[in-house]
Amino acid sequence: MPGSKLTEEIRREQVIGAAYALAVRGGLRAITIRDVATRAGMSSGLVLFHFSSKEQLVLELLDWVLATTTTLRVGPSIRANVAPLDRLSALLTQEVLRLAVEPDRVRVFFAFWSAGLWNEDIRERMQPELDRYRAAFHPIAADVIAAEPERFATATPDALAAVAVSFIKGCAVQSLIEKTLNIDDFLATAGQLLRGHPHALGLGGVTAPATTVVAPRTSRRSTVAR
Amino acid sequence: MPGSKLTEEIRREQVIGAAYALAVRGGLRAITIRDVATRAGMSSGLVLFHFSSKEQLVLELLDWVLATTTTLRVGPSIRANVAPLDRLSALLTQEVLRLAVEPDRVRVFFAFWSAGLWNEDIRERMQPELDRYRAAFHPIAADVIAAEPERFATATPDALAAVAVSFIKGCAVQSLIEKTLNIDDFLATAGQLLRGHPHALGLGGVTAPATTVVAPRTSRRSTVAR
DNA sequence: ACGTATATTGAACGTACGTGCAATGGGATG
DNA sequence: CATCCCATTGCACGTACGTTCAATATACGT
Repeated sequence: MPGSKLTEEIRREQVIGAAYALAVRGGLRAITIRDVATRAGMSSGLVLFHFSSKEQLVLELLDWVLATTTTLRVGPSIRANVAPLDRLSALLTQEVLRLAVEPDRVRVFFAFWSAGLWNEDIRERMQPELDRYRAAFHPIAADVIAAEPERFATATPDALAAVAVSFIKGCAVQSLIEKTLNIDDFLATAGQLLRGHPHALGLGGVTAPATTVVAPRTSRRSTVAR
Repeated sequence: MPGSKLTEEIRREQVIGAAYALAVRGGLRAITIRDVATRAGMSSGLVLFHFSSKEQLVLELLDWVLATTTTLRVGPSIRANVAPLDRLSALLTQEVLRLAVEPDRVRVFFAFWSAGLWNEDIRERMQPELDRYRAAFHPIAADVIAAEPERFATATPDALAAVAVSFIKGCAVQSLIEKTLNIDDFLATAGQLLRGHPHALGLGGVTAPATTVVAPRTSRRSTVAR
């Protein structure tokens, strides 16, 4: 007794949504055709009718997760900072806070990342996205290096971007397991590390105080004020 | 037709070694009782005779991996650096290079880390080890903060240690998938970031980098230097 | 109203896995 | 040499999973 027919797009969204919900609750291991079908409110056969195989379903879920996780948005509140260091610091703050707000999505993302260590299909889909994410830091990284040529004598924009991404990923990796991590202190320390010696920046540039670190979207006073 | 008898210790080492080899090749998913038995040169029943269940076997493999991965060793070549920043920089360099030298072990470590996101038993075993690893950075972090009180106005040793660990983990996460990452440039940039001012002494030297890793028992730890 | 295409169902098949267990044989003990 | 302990074997059971497929209901064209 088949149920009512629906468009393919709706069915695919239902399946992806159910698979994501299962992955959030139990990781990629919890994604089974039967459980996906039950949660999506359809039969197991219908799942494989719209997705040719389970592997294909998982890969399309990965595409969906990547599209909403590894895209770096450099908004006007970031560009508003005049000093390059402030822009980079604000960007790091935005990304770290974003990861803290969406722990479920980050967990699933790292589940795919771990699976990609041995699954070539997953790795091939993640690598260009990660490269794009890192490359999005290039402009600001280049500005930071250009602003302090003596300090960053041998640094390249690519290396500085890699360091920035390392901070973000490392913070995510830690915060997902170690609940004791204080993200506010973490960000404050990273910002002081980034700015370097306070007196060394004396020439020319008006180094803005720490309060110019801009948090994304919501009121920045409440998130940074201490 | 049973084979020759061996001591329990030898059997357990054979099983753990086989399980580790399988995990290196195919992740935790590749650890099956049958494959472990085949690779260890024994029957499947014997594996469960020495390890009460597969879960127990995986947990003991985790203990073995943790004992050889998350142990921070602050050797004399690190302490030789007089400036606190040089000590921290040398320590970061040592750890990043160590991860680069042992990609297999790091891969398996992150496979467990990912599994720990949903498996409480794994998480409970990893968390204290990660806390210990981070705490091992405390003394040097405190020295760094004390050396530049103006720069690190609100920073705490715990937060700076967390940033240092983030740096290491983030580098590991990136280098495991993105083969294009240049670790030398990465370390150089991070060192310049860490120092803040352009008083170049070169990179904080590790005269004997990547010291031999000896598996210590978890009961004995000489890493906490004060 | 009829027929065709197709979305949908649920059972069935093969496989892989963890685990239990009776049988077996080697080695220590007397 | 006889006896007992237990390490060791490999088969069998139950389960869970991905996938296939014939049957069936639904939507749409004519």
